[in-house]
Amino acid sequence: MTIEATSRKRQIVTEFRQAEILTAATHVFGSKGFEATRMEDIAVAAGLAKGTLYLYFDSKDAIYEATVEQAVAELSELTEKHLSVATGLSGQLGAFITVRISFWKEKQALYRVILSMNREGNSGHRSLKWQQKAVDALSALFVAAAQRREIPEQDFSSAAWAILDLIRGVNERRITREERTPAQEAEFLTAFALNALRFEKTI
Amino acid sequence: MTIEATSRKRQIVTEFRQAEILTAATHVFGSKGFEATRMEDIAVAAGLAKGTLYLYFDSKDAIYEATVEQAVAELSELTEKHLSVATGLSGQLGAFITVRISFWKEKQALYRVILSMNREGNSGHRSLKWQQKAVDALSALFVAAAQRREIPEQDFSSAAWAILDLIRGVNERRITREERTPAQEAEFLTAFALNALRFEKTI
Amino acid sequence: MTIEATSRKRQIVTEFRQAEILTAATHVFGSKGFEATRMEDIAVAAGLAKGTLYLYFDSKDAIYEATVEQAVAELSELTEKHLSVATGLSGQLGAFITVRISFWKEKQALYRVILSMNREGNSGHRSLKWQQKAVDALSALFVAAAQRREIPEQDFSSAAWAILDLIRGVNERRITREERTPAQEAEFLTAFALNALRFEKTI
Amino acid sequence: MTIEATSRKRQIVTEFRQAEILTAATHVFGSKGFEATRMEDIAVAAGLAKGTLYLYFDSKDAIYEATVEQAVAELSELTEKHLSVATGLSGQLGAFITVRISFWKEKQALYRVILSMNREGNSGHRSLKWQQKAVDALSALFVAAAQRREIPEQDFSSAAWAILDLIRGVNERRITREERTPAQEAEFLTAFALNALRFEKTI
DNA sequence: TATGAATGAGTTTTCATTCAT
DNA sequence: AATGAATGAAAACTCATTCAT
Repeated sequence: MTIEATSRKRQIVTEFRQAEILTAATHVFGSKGFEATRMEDIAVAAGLAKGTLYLYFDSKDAIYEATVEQAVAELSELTEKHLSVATGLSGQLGAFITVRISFWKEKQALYRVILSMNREGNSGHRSLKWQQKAVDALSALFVAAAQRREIPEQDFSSAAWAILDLIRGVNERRITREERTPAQEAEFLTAFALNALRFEKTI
Repeated sequence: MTIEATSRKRQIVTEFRQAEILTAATHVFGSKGFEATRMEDIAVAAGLAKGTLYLYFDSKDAIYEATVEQAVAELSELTEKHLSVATGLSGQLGAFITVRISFWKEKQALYRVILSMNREGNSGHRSLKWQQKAVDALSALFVAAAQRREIPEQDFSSAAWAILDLIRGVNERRITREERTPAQEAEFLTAFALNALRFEKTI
Repeated sequence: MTIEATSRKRQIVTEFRQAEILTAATHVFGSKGFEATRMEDIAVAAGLAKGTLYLYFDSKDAIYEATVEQAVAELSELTEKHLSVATGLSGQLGAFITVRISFWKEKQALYRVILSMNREGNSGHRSLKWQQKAVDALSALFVAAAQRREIPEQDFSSAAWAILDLIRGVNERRITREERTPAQEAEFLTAFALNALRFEKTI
Repeated sequence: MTIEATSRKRQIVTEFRQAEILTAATHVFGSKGFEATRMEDIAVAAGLAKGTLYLYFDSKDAIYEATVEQAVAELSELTEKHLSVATGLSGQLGAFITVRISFWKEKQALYRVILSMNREGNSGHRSLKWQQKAVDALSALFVAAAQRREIPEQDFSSAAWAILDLIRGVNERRITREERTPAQEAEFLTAFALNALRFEKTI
């Protein structure tokens, strides 16, 4: 085997191990929170020894960061996929919301990791950053819809943030009490948001 | 001085110290979160020695609980006061939202304490509980408005939660970037919410 | 009032307070041991404030020492009184043992203070010192008895220590289980010791 | 190496470390007492870091309990061994006493650990319990001797306790002043005790 | 003189990280 | 590469002692 092939193989093994660790970490962080999670917990969940974690990540913090990053990336990809097959503001907004609610249903642990990202004074700083991508995507939908005269011109950025807030709230409550199906939640939210978007603001 | 007077005085001093400690704790918890906050931090912020904290509270947890309780109580009281002088759904919803945005502007630290209540796997269990009060208050406003034919019958509870989510989102973003005045934020949110409420849900 | 009279009065008050504190301390040390006893406990038992203790004693250690000293003094005085009215080795040894068993029955707390004197590596050092007085007293009895031909010449010092050990053991067991009266215990022990003393040592 | 072999090896290493810690703890507890002993002290004495102790024992209390248990077990075993080769009351009582005095000579620290067992209001409760075994053993010797007519019938239990008290006293004094050899002490004590046992009680 | 609030050194225990095997 | 025993820096909490009132 050539040197490059060996090195390539090693890289693949490394990435595989990292992914395994992240999967384990996602569950542990998700169920216990960052502070309460012990390296030992992650190691056991990953079927490795404590020390081995340090061969693949520099620190507990690094694992945490990677865990969040992975969660965010997964969601982005999924969103893009679903949006590409939806048409009309109603359809696209519905898809956007549905993806986010269904995704969390399957990955509550991951969701809680992201929620807990606000830990330590850093608060929303990083959190805001990754949400900005979603806001931009939503805003783009709105602009297109406005051009199609589906909704009036308005402060699309604020509206986008507002919709993300609505989704987050629904997801959070679903963690402890799950009264409706994701579809029902998505339907309510889509209607609520569409109404708010469709009409000229008047108080 | 009589015995009662002495004991009364002592009680007042105790309450004063407790309040001082809570104020300090609110800022520290608010900026660092529960786990990252050290008793020493609170003591320094309160201008006291570590050991003194234990004369007024049993544990770090006890201080935290009291801090949250105080924040919640303060907000409840303020809300009630403002709602009592507002009329019409528009006015009342506006008052509700305005209070919550203005309050947080002045008490960001306190707000973050409440947000961080989700700490450790408990996952918002308690958080949801105290928000229920706000949901009930909002729902009552909606029911009255529906009787006055200002808005159609709908799922008021979900709508109330949705509005709380919107407020929370705005407040959270205000922590790191403050682009508009509380009045502007409140105005946007009130209009957004009113539109969503006013019209029959249709997709 | 003259200055001396005032000062004399003050001294009496001081001694009275010290005695009060020692009485309280005896009970607390006796029931909780040295380490587990808090200055606050002693203060409460004495009906004083914590800080006041320091007006009469330099430290917790000082209170402890004084407590032990008082206990020892009380026992010495009582022993002397009873020995003065007993005659013959049998009577005197009986009196010596009886005093020690009865005394402890009434002052278990104090007894446990003395027992716990061994605390910290100092171990028996101080303990041995105050017991030496008792050994000397017993040895004197033995010498006199030997001169009266009641018992043979032997190692009186060792015998005296042995008898103190026997008394201590009985008293210790009486703390947790009290199966016989002090008189019964004293009778057994006196007979046991007399037999041991009366006969020529032979193995 | 097979898995079982590895696990077996690990167990041995663990037991070795535990023994090392107990040895260190025995000396520290023996010379400073329970309360005054710091985990740091034990760690240093064992040539380990503080944290390492917690890999082998759950708490300071757990170490203490194990230390006492070990001391008691060691003494029991030794006593049994020596008694099995002695004959006659004189020989057996002599062996019993000699073992206890020689043992302590070599293991003063351990002895003081057992003595300190009375710590904290527990007041010898546990202490009495383990001594009961020794009392039973002695009583059995006495019963056999009485059947052989070596000594008269009497309260063997009380006599056994008395002899244990005598041994303890001698050992205690040997800690601070060592005037005679263990053999001399044992000889005196055996004779003293035999005399006391041999003759009908009369005052 | 008496008080008790305030202090902070000292204690046990936890756990991220290192490193010899 | 993998391990897990060892480490030691924190952290929460206690309590003898001080000192302003």
